[in-house]
Amino acid sequence: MRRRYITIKDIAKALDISVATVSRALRDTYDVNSQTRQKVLAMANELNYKPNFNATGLVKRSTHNIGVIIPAITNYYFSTVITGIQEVAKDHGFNLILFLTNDSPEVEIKIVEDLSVSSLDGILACVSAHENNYAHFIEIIDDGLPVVFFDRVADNITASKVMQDDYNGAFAAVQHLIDCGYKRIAHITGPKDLLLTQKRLSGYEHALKINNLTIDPSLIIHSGFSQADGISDISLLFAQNTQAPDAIFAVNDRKGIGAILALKQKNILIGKEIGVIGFTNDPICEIISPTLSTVAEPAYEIGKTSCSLLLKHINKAAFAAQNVTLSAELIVRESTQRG
Amino acid sequence: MRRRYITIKDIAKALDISVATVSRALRDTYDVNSQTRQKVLAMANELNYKPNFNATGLVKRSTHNIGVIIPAITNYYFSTVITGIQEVAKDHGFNLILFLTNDSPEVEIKIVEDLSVSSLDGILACVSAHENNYAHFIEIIDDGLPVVFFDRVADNITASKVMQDDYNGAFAAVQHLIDCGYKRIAHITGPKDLLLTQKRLSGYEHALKINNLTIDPSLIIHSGFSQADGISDISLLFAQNTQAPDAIFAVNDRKGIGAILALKQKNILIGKEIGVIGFTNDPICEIISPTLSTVAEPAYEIGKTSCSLLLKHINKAAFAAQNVTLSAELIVRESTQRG
DNA sequence: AATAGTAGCGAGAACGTTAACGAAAACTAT
DNA sequence: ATAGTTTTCGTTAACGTTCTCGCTACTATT
Repeated sequence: MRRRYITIKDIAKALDISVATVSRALRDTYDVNSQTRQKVLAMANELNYKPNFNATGLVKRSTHNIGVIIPAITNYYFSTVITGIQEVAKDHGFNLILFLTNDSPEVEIKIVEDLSVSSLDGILACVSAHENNYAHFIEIIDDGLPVVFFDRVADNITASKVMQDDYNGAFAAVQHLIDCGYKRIAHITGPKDLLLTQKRLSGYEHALKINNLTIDPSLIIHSGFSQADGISDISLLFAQNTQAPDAIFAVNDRKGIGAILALKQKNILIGKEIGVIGFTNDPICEIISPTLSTVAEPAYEIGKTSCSLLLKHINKAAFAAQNVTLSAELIVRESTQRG
Repeated sequence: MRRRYITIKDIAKALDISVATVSRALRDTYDVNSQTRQKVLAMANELNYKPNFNATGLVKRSTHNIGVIIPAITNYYFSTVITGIQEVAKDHGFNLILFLTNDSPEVEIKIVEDLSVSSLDGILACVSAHENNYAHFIEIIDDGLPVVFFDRVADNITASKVMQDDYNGAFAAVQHLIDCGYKRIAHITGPKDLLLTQKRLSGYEHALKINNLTIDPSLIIHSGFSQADGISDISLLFAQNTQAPDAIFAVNDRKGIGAILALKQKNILIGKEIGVIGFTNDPICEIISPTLSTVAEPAYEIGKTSCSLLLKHINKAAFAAQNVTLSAELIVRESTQRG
């Protein structure tokens, strides 16, 4: 059986004072004589006292836990975001409780509905594609639980959102392809109902328009976010087009990698015959050959700002929802070099 | 301000019965009439009642949280292990609280010492290299908190441990290199005081011995686990050896990748001139060119069994510490092909 | 008919902490 | 010396559960 932990009662008894005084001394606020505070602190240290979060949580109606709901952590972007989140959470004495949806809307809904909301002070969420059915989130938000969305956000929920600059990032990527001389540029992207997808798509379309290139719907493929999706998108693209594309803008690096792998299989020279650019700046971009041009997302920063934003919501109930966009930067590598 | 949550008092009041009965009905145990239980359940559902974990945790002296202490999550192995952990934790109604040590002993010690042990039912840990100074863990174990170590474990702590079969995996890797005709095999590995390092090293040494190859200490390099460490290990290896190695056994794939990158830089033909093999089976093995031979670790399984083991400790105080070794499998790819 | 047993429920304490209130002690100003 | 302030502390009631008793009203047994 677990040993009983030291409580403030033990400290109080040892010092022959009341628990209230101990509590006050420990919290270093309120009116308490500095000498007695010293004694309390010393005794707490001696007994190796650790506060009981269940008890404080009960009375203060707050735990120091924030929930992170995320599709997966086995990829660079998500794990880096979480690292950023963890960094600021730790600095403020908050714990991270991890929930993995496995990119399944059903799992996500179940997680959110089963959530024992009373054990969380707030939530950081990166949603799965749902065809705009986010009732489960709206419910907990209405309950008053602070929620901040990041990366994949739903466009019809009023809550704080943190995203990279998807529109301008996509625009820069496509403009770069055009500058390199590519003309028939395909876009392999994610589910339609995510804001991220929409913004990158509109960045893509705008870049084409401004350069007087036509937007060909048969060059736009919506599917999932995985490397395998990238591979199958390429098959589709070459199957359904009489005139093959000469460049691929992938919604993320994993799909870009998939595209490169598929194109290599077809013995198409990447760079020279077909340009490929991704989005994220996964370290794998520098390992694959040819190295993959991309748009760097500030994943770590996104994690940090999402968490700080959430903490503001937690601390001030009236803190207004806020949209933050972090800039993304074009990184040119071999996969878009003609030479 | 947060809306007040529904409690069992509300259910009791609505049904005009006592809280004790509601509590019993909800827990579906104890003596309670099946009709009143139905009524309670119906009302709980109607009011959307969610139990308050702080309250139950207080009285039962247990939260449903397990802590995961891990160096980082931005790599395939760790994130996959966590995915496995999360899977079984979720199935048993446990939450995961994530702590990242950033591979720093100081950070790890601080995390463990600051741990509000009362808010955790158990801990899953993958330690940093410490030169056998694990007092911080020993203390919480002595306090009665169940701890299960995985992957990187300390050899002088008595607690349950879950590892891949490092010895046989390493042996298989080196035997494979020898079978391919490589003769001067270097080993670039991790910190000396980790059991993992020691076991892989002894697998390496044993394979050499059995094949009548001499163990050359100048071919064994201890450093960190990162890709950058792999790169610098190669420089070291070529700088300090008059007779260069003709094969590299890397303690993990990231160092293997680093080695490949460094060797490519030197224009040394991988496979033909020098064989390279890693350990992990990171998906990146199939993306890099040449593809990297490796020993596949059952990362997901390690996560799952670690967590199940921890749950057994949590549920039965007297459950004896146990060592579990999961087998690892040789995977041959291009980086060890002579042809 | 008397007793024992059992099913079903309620009262109240406990878990460890904080917060509202108030009281004693010490100090200040008159 | 007296009244008024502060400073410092203790009492007590919460927070939402569970758990130990014990009570009532049946049913079964003799």
